[in-house]
Amino acid sequence: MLNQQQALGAFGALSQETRLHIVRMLVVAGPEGMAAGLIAERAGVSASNISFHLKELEHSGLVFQQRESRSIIYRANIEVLGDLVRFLMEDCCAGHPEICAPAIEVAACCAPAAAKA
Amino acid sequence: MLNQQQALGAFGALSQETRLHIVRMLVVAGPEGMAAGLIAERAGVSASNISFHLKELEHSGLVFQQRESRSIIYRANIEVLGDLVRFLMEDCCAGHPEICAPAIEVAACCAPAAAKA
DNA sequence: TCAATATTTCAAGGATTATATGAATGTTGA
DNA sequence: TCAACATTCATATAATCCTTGAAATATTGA
Repeated sequence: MLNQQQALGAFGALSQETRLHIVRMLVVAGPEGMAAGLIAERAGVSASNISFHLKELEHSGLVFQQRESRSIIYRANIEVLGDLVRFLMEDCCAGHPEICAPAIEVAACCAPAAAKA
Repeated sequence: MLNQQQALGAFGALSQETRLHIVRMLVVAGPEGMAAGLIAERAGVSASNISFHLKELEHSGLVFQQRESRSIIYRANIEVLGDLVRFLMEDCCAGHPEICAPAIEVAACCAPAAAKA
């Protein structure tokens, strides 16, 4: 679980164009992740700049890295992303979740299984 | 749906202690909402300061207001909160949602119905 | 209409924070 | 040892962001 300081850090990290773009790319990339160089290329920024932003994201827990040969692969931390959303939405609607229907679809974005069920 | 600029604004709004606190309180309050004065009292800040932060949140679309007699009632905009999460998580895991299991539980925070189903 | 309640607006001060750049450095593998 | 891939660091720029208090606005009841 996330405490308030961590949530504030995470939201702050997501409030910057390049970083939001990175996280969204890594969410799509999934477990394969992306090398720092590829991220920089796709984001259209310099190597040192992407490194700066990746460090910010890593510091906030939203992504993590792993060296693979010459490249450093970055991946989105799905657990933390989920925790962040829960931190924001917990105990919503004072125990009357039916009211939160619009938010329930949240899961549908990446969970056809849940949507079908 | 949300565009990138709106998402950046929303995440920025959420990256401040008082504002994050406000949104979380309003999520719990649900459709009843809370009067500005009560929000200020609970957050422990001045009237003019809460007004400043409420305006920021309203500007970002995360909350909306409605006058009710002498009070101005604020409510969380659940649709926008859902859109924000979808903006972040869409197309996750490159079409292999089973990998995103930890994020799927996101819905469970306020949707027993969805969790059961 | 006057006073009380509830909230917003405005001006101003103060502190610091965030981002981009380029050169230098570190690590890995051929 | 060289080339590829990334990070670190110093520097410069620019830009907010938040808080406060006084005054203004809107609503209601006496």
